[in-house]
Amino acid sequence: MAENITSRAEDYSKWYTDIVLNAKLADYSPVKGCMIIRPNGYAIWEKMQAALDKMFKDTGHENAYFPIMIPESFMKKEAEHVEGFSPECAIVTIGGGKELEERLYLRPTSETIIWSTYAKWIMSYRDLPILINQWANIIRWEMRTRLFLRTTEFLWQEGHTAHSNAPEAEEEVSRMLNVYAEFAEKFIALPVIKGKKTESEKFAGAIYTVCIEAMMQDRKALQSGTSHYLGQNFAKAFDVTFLNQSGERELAYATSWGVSTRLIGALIMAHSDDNGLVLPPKLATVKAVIVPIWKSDEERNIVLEYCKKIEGYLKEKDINYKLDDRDQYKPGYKFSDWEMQGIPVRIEVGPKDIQKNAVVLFRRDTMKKEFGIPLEKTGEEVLKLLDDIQNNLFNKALEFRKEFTFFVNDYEEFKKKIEDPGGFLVSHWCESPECEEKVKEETKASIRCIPFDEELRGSDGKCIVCGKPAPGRVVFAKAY
RNA sequence: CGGGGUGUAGCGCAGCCCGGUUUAGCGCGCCUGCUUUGGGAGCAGGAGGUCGGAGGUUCGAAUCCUCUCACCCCGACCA
Repeated sequence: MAENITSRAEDYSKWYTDIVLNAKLADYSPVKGCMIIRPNGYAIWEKMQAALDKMFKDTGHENAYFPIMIPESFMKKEAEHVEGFSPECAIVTIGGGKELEERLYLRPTSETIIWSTYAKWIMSYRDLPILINQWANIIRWEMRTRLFLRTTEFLWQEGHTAHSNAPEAEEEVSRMLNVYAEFAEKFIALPVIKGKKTESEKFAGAIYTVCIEAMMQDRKALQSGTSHYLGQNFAKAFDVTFLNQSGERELAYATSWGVSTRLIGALIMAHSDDNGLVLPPKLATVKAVIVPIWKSDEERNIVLEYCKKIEGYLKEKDINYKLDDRDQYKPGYKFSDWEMQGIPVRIEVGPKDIQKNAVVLFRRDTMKKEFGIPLEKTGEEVLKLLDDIQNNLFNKALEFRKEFTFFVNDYEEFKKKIEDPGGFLVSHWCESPECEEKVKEETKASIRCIPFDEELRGSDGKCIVCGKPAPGRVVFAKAY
């Protein structure tokens, strides 16, 4: 058991923080609520960026960059938007030692600055669609912050598209939600539930919001990505009009969608254990670490020489690895060190293995060792393991979610279940804000989404709260 | 903003209640050397703090008083 990490059973919240700090993913900054993303953490983000960026490009999007400072007047143009975001904005009031004529908001999201720009770019239906994404940092002055899950400044990507008609825009909204779901499941090995947000949970300024929701190991929900249909709200606010084929002036239709470094938090909470971080191989920069074992200097030379062969087989398969030849640590120390950092596979090699012309493979997810792997098969066996780990993590997370997803029809049972064992409670809801609010107040569970999945949604029934007719089930859970 | 907690060496802490034998101590880490190395090594030597900040009480303050700052955890708000 790792000495520096609080167990999940003892204190889940502390466990999470311990993982982040001990795996060297992030550190606290001098400014409250901000975080320093360390190389280990940033490497995960770079992997996520690379995979997502490719998916965005494959769906026809281009990257651009808009400024971090937004004139106050822009922020105030869309009523719901201002109301939603104003309380959590940081505002620049002084520049060059002088009070500014107009205050500048540090972006909490970029709809306003982008749509004010689109007004200049969009004249004709021929200018549409515009499919732009940007990788950026965002400032939201949150009351309570947690490393990766909710920080004052965070990194994300935000897609902002403009379309000539509603169906096309709505198609974009669901296309990008699917991209997020695919990314979560394939790369983070995180099963997600796709669905629509309720009115009270939707994005400020949107017609509707769709999202992906995932279950963490403490059975709480984490919203992992959102895609918004903004209709003509922002086009109206920023006067973005175009002439359609019939020569009529029309307002453009908008979408926006984003995922953030919060996904790193999701990755941690979904897979890691009491020994430290567990990285899904597809998001691990270093896939394998070689730990050589020796007694004498003579042995050291022999083992390190043997390691070169191993390295050859890894390079052959294009596996990024690290050789831990540090002299000041014993093997045991190195084992736990790399386990803490979540490296998927460890290759152990000492005199005994060399005698057999073999290596020992260790997999991080199950903590199991396999002895006597023939040296020349190292590359292919590691590849196989990486694949297996990736699949295993996904399946484990999926089974866990199934185990703690309950179809509940009785409010008393609901109240009991949400406390113990917790999880996703799938129940009928009459769609009234009152019932939604009541559940929130009485149980602290919120409606995570109205699921698209038919098995979850089911058919009509009676609202779990008021008993009135309900069109289908929704997913309730306590959330981050 | 409400509740709780903490600021003493790079990290984790003790000392504070009952001011003075403390030149402020312990563990981890760090440096040097030797022995070690298949699950977080051992011994020896060494470097490193003025006790969050300001003011006050006192012959004397890490310790008592006042003010202040910061951070962490739990809630209300949120990706």
